[in-house]
Order: sequence, then structure tokens, then C-alpha cells
Amino acid sequence: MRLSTKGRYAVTAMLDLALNGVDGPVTLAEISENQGISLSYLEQLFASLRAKELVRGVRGPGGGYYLGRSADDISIANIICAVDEWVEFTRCGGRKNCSGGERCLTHSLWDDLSSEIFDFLTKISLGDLIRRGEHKKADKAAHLSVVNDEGSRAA
Amino acid sequence: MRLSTKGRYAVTAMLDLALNGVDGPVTLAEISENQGISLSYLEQLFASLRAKELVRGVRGPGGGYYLGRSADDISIANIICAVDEWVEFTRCGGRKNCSGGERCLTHSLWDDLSSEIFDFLTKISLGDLIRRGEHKKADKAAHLSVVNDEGSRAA
DNA sequence: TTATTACCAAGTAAATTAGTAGGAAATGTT
DNA sequence: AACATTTCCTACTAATTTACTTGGTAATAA
Repeated sequence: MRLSTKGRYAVTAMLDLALNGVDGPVTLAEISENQGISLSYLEQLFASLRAKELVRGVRGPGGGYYLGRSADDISIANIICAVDEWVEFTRCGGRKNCSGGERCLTHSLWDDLSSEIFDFLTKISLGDLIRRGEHKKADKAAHLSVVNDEGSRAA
Repeated sequence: MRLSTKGRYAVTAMLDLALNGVDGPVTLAEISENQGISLSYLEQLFASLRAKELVRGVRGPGGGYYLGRSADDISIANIICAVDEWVEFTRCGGRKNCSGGERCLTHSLWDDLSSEIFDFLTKISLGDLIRRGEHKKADKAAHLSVVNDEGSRAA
């Protein structure tokens, strides 16, 4: 698992798309404006996202992007994997007596950790993030306070 | 939260240190040999780890590194933060009507996700990883073992 | 027909990663 | 005291990745 700024850009853009794409497609120009990401970089990111069918593009005036499927069916891991090019970390394949030997122990430990993080991010969907945001928004709008529900954490 | 190969190197090295440092300090040369990380790069990483007091160096012959504190008191997040230089992602500080406005919503959502991942990695200690590895080792010892050695690969 | 949008490819500047080189400062051993 | 070993420190560099730029082509609604 890899978690870089590139992945964040992608998650942020997808979140923007999910939030603003409820009625009609969202253009990359809008997302670029909203999130301060260059248009061309977004194009690169969306090329990857489109390849994994996480988004669907519509050309021409009034066009833009839709989510490729329901926000509840798109996990954060999906998004990050689409743009971040899964990097194999254990380079023991070619190294002397790595398999079986002790020196690979740390590698397999890291692999376990890595897939645990992956599982974690797999369980969080775009839909989850949106609902979490709606709670926040509602709280703010109603000027309520003390509703301390499970997901939201004060910072 | 950031999770790069640099962080992995650090976690792997710390794991190596924790595993091999039970009786006496471990030299960076050993870790370099074990993990296939260049000595100088390890020196850089350990400079950061030392600054956060996650390791303690002993100079001279027979010297090397100890863990700065108990393996149970060192979280994966500690390690990654030490070497990875926490990057503030939300760049809204200077951007027009970002605070309060809708355009910051995705940012705060990402922040929540980010700190959730951070919490997750905070709850996993080096000690946890080691214990997990010991279980694996026991399994393996009973089996022993397919030597999966493929000869040449460019170093 | 035209403007608008996705889509595509090549190149580049900036940042980060990973490694080199050449030391100096401690410290145990001889 | 001399020496080898090791951390510690600085500066440089190659490779890679990130983020952006430029200059298009293709589809499509108006």
C-alpha cells in the first residue's frame, strides 16, 4: 500500500466529483478550480481512474465526469490503487537466502502490515466519507453541539 | 499521513533492529546487509529516528544502535512520522473563501480520513509486529521449507 | 459551424528518494 | 599511544516521481 500526495489528490477529486455530481456531470475545470489542482494533472489522474472504471467521461458541451458506480461501491483503496501503481516492496526475490531465512521476516511482517492498511482503506467508501461530511454540515447548520456520533471525531 | 517507500524502509529497519538487538547493539552495516538498504541512506533515516529518540546510537567498536524505548512503546506511526516529514495537505490557508465555504469540505473530509489512518497506525507497535512474526516463525519451523532461490537479478 | 468538453502525447520543472563520497568524533582494543 | 570500528555529519548526485505545460485530436450539444 502506498499513500502519497498523488493518492490524496485523487481521493479529493473523487470526493469533489461525488459531492457536486448529483445532478449532471462535473467538469475537470470545476474540480481544478475547486481543489486547486492543475487541469492537466487532473486529466492524468482521471485517465487512470477511467481505466479502472471508477469514473465515466462525457464529451462535448455540458459534458464532464460521473462516478463510474455508486459512491458506496468505491473504496478509498480503489481510488489510491488506480492512480498509485501498486509497488511491490519486498525485493527479496533475487536476494541471497532470503526466502526461509531470517532476513525475510521483517519483509513478511511489513507485507502483513501493508495489507492490513489496505483492508482498512477498502472498508471506507466514498459514500461513507460523504455521509460523515453531511453530519458535520448538519451540525454546523443547526448550530448544534453535543451530538457525538460514532464516526465524527473532533480535532 | 504519508506512507511512502521511505517510511517502509524505516519500519523495516526498525523491525530488524528490534529483532536483532535483543543482546547488544546492531550496526547499520548489519541492517544494510540484512535489508539491502545502502549504509548512507540508513544513516540519513537513523538521523531522523535518533532526533525523535526512537533509537539510541553507541559509537566505537562493538557499538551500533539500540531502540530508544521498548518496542511496545514505538508505534508504526511514530516511525513513519519521524522520517516522512508530516506534510500538510490542505492548502486552503491562503485560498479564497475556502474556510467555511463548500470548497473546503473535501479537504476536511480528507483530513478526517488522514487522521483515522494515523490513529490506526498509532495502535500498532513494533512489539505487536514482532509477536505476530513469532507466530509465523513457529509455523514455519514446523514445516521447513521450500528454498525458493532464483539466481540472477540486477542489483 | 462553433464552442465546449473529454481525451491523448510529449516534454519539463520541481521535489523526493536513494545512494556516493569524504570526512570528523567517539570509543573499545591492542 | 596507535588503531580499528562505529556513529555522526555535510555536500553532492543520479534516479524517480510529482505536478504541471503545451499543443494538439475527437466527440457532441447548441
